[in-house]
Amino acid sequence: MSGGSWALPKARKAGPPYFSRNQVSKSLHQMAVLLELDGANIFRTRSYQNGSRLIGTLSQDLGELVESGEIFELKGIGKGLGNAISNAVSDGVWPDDWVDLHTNTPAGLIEMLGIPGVGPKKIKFLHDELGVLSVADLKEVCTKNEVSPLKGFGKKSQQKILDGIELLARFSARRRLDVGLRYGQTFLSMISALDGVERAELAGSARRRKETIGDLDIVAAVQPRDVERVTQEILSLNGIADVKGAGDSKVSVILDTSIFEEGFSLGHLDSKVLEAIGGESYEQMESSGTIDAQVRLVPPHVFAYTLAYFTGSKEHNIRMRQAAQNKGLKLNEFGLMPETELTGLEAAATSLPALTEKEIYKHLDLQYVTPELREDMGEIEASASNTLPELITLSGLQGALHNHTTLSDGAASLAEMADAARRIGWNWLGIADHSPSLVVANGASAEDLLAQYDTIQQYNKEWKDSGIDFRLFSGVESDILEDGKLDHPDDVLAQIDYVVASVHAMSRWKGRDESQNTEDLLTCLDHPATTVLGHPTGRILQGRDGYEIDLHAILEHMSQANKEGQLKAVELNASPYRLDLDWRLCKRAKELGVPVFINPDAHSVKGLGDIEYGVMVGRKGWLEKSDVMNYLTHQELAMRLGV
DNA sequence: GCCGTTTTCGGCCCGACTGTTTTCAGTCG
Repeated sequence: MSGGSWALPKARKAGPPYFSRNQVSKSLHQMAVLLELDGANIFRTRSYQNGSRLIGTLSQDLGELVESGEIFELKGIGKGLGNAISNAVSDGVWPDDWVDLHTNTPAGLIEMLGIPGVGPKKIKFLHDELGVLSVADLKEVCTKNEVSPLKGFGKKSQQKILDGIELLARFSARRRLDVGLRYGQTFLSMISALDGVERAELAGSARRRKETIGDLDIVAAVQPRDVERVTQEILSLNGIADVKGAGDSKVSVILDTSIFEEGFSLGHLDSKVLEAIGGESYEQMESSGTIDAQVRLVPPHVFAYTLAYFTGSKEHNIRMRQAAQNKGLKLNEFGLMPETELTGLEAAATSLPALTEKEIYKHLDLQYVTPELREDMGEIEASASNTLPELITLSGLQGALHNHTTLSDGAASLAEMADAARRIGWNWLGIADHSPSLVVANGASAEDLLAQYDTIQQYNKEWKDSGIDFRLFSGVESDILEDGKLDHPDDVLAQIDYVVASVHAMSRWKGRDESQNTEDLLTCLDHPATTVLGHPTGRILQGRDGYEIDLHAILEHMSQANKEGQLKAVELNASPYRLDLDWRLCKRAKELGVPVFINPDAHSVKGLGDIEYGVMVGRKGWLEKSDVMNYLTHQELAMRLGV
C-alpha cells in the first residue's frame, strides 16, 4: 500500500493550470476507489479508473488540452469527466461531489480493501449493518461472532476475514521484482522437473517484469490422467508454508524462504536505500517473508492460451478479446473459438489450434507482443501495424556509467570494479562516487575526486599501451543542493568526464510542492556540467514514494536541450530497490529523444549484476538500441561526452 | 460515466472459486 493521502490535492498558488497531470490522474483513481466503496455502478467506477490511466499516461500537456477543449476528444473522457477536469485545471476547483465523497469516506474503509477476500461490497455492507469503520473494528466484530449471522455471511466467511486481517498484518502484499523472480524461477524449476509436467512457464506480473509482484502464477501442461498425481507432488515440494486450496485445475499455496537451498540474503546496499526500507530489521523481515503462488494445470493443447491469459495484463487481455470479437470469435484461457453454447474446456474443442502464443497473435492478424509490453500502452496498435520496437538485450550493453567504489560508500576498489566490468565483457565502466554533502555515504572531497581522476587516466593509459580495448570514465554523483546547485565548484566539475546529478536530501525535497522541486531540477539540468539526471524521483520500492515532481516537464526540457546539441540524459537506475525512471516514462523519454543510461548504481562487484533489472524495465519501457547510451563503445561515448 | 456504420439507450471482458445458497453474489485475476 502506498502511503498517499486521501484528500484531494490543493490547487497551486499560480495558475492555470492549477493541477498537474499526476494530481488529476491520482484524484481520478481515488474517486474510482471511493465510488466503489459507495456502492456505485461498477461501469461508472471503471470510467474513472480508465480516465485516471488515460490522463496519467498522456503525452500531451494537460493544461493545453484543457485550454483548447481537446480534452473532450480523448476516447474515455466524456462530458462528465471532461468538465470536472477542465474546471479543476483552469479554476482550481474540484467538483462538489468529489469533495463530499473524499470528506465523508472514513479512511479505515480504504484500508480494509487491502484484506484479501474483502471487497467494496462487503465493506459497505459491514459498515451499514455494524458500523464497522476500520480494520480494527472489523477484527473486533468478527471475534465477537457478530458477522457470521449476517445475511450472505457465515462461519467460514468470518474466519476468512480474520485470516485475511492476519495476512495483511504479516506482510505487505507485494514483493519487489528481484525477490518475486527468485521465488518464481525456483518454484518453476521444481515444477518443471516433476514427472508428467510437459511444459511449464512463469506467467503473471513476474513474466511481464513489473517492478513489484503481487503473487506468482505458473502454468503447467499436464495430461488429464496425470493431474491428480502431479497435484499431490506439487503439494509435497519444499518451501510450501501453507496450502490455500487445491482443485481440479489449480493449486494455490504460500511459499516461504525454505524454498531456497542456499538461504536468503540481501547484497551490499546503498546506505540511503537501507535506511528507507527500514534498516537491518528489514533483512530479518525479508528472510521471514512469504509469497502466494498459483499453479494452473491444463491439458497441453490449451497451454499457450492459458499462458497468454494468465500473463495478462488485464488491460491487454481486454484488448485481445475485443480483437477476437471483431473477428466474430471468443477468446478465453482455453482457446479462440466461434461463439457457442459450450463453455470451458468443452468449448475449447472448437478452438483454433495454437502451440505457441505467437500463433494466437497470428490468428488475430497481430504481430507477437513480448510479455513485457502487454500493458495496453500502445502495443496492440503497434502490433497491428507491424511497428513493435526491437527491444534492448542484456548482451548488447557495452558498459554502465554510474557506479561506486571505496572512495565513497562502495565495497570494492576502483581496480576491483574495473576488473569485474572487463570479466562481464564490457568495453567501458563509469565511476561516479558520492559528493561531499552526502556525509552519510562518505561523500568524497574535491581533492580525492581529482586524485581518483588521475588514477583512472593512469589505468586507461596502461590498458591502451598493452592493447586492451577497455576504458574507465571518471565522473561524480553530485548531490543536488538548495536552488538546484551542484555540490562541487565549477572548475572541479570541468576537469572530470561527466556529472550524474541526483537528489538525496529527501526530507527537504519531500516537504515541498511539485512546482518548486521541478524548478530546482530544471536549474540543475541547465548547469553545463550536468550530463545525467540520476534516480529521477528518488523512490524506494516498498520503502518510500519519491518526491513530487513533474517528470513530463523535465523530460520535455531535456528534449529541447538535446535538440540544441547538449547531452542531457536520464538515468534508469537498475537497482531493484529503485527501478527509477519508471517504465511508463521510459517510453516518454524515448519519444522525446532523451537518451537513457541504464545504471546499476553498483556499490559492490556483485551490484553490477543489477543491470539485468534495468534491462528488464528498459524493455518494458519500449527502449531500443538507439535510445540507450549503454550500447555505445567507449570511443563513441567519449565523443558524446566530449572527452 | 462512456460510447455509437445496430447512435440518445443499453450495453460495457470473461471465467473460476468460494461460501452461501437452492440459483447466486462477491471477489479475484
